[in-house]
Amino acid sequence: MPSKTRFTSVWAREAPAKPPREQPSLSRGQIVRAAMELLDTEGMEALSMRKLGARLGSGATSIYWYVANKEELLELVLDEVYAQARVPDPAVAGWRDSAAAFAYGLRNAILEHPWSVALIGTMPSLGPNAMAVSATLTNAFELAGFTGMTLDYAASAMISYTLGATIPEVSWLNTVGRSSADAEEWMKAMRPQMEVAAADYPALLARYQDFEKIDINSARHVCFDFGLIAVLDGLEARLRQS
Amino acid sequence: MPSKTRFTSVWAREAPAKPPREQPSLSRGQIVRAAMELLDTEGMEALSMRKLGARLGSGATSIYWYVANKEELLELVLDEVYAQARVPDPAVAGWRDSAAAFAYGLRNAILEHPWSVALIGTMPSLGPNAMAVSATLTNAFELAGFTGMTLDYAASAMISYTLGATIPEVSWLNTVGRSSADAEEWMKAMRPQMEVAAADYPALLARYQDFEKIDINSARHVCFDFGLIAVLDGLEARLRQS
DNA sequence: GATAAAGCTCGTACACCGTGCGAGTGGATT
DNA sequence: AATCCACTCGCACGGTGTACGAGCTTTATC
Repeated sequence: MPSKTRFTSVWAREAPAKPPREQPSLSRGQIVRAAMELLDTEGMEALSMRKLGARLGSGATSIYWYVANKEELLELVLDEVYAQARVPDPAVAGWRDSAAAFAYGLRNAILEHPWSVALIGTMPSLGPNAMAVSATLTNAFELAGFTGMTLDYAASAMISYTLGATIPEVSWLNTVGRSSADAEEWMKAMRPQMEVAAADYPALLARYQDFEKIDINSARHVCFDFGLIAVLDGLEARLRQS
Repeated sequence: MPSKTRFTSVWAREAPAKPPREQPSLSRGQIVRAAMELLDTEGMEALSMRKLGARLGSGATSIYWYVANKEELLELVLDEVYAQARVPDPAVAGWRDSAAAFAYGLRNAILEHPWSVALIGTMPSLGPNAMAVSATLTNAFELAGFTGMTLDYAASAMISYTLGATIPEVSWLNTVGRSSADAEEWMKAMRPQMEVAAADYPALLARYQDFEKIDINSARHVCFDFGLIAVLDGLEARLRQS
């Protein structure tokens, strides 16, 4: 499936939707689905073309008929993550609720597919699902009363906060482990480093001790919520002043 | 340099600062510096242990005396990016200005080392420089009047927004190219896909046409600013109500 | 000064990776 | 019957990270 430009993204290369003629034994959708399963169960570094081929019961290089690159495959897979982050109709939910629902939806989609954070930093999110999500969000802000460029900036701010809050969180979870016991153990392992850092920033140590008392997993949630409310408040203020 | 836990981060493994004795021909600092140079000039996929060894004038595997893994090397390198994002003293600048300066500083550091976004999604930022940045920022918010957990949440919100705004921007720049001419060409290449997407979201098309009229590079800056102000406003509101 | 130990370098080798290429297959079209 | 086309895939190439162990050089111990 050819047609080349100097740009390296699938989305810049293909006029989508062409009519399939027969039933070949592979398909793009099937490949992408299998890749996601592999990623979900074994993580990013377990995804190789050979393993993917094996899981599909075909030769590794057969995949290249449907996909130009491994990178292109990953673009498709990433867009599928955005497909899981659908936003409720802002017309029925009200802009603030539906913006918040968007944030939770995107966050959950990413948390369910932790490997996706490695992709977000590697390739742009320009697939149809990513665009649909961002378009729905922008709709919500249009309903709120934002206009012109401000409309895009506001939507962009929401996306930014959501990604920025979720990405480091997932990176952390990926190396610490997902249970509370893991987190506790981790805090213990980090203690000496923390004490060294606290030599320069004394207040840090006190806060660190606070952290040891609370449940980190619920704090993560509260923290996300706090920032989300701040962003929404900030945007709402902007709205009233115009 | 041994000592192992089940955690895979450098920062959880080492009690830092041990006295070096002689002058061996390599050093951690030297290795990290060379790696950054290579990354800056040739990008992420050009960094291999062999190439790095060659640039250092030594064998590829010599590096493994100073660093357990390639991943560990990358952790060190990422922390060096945070070293370039120092925050002004909040006591002299006032909390709002110094939070804003933090945001610009971090953003610029990342933009100057575009490969860093691939790392942020891959490993946690727990190195001493990252911690210093976050500690200074937290100081700023303490000065602003935030207390207890809210203090951390507020700082975290700022970091989240900044990362979340910068990461996709860099991903985009990495594939589109950095000049305005590239961006224009890109917009043209994306047009057909855009029109397909606009079938579902009619408002999208109109906005796309707006985009073609403005200078994208300056819009990026304005967009970041807009969100930044919203976040700061949102946090300030939170402050007043308590 | 001799001997042992520790610190450090690096060539070799292994398993694995993405993927270009070209031969092979089976059904549809002419 | 011949041609074509959509599709599959084995092989091979040039790379990758890094385990291992043999070597060298400096320090510590007697």
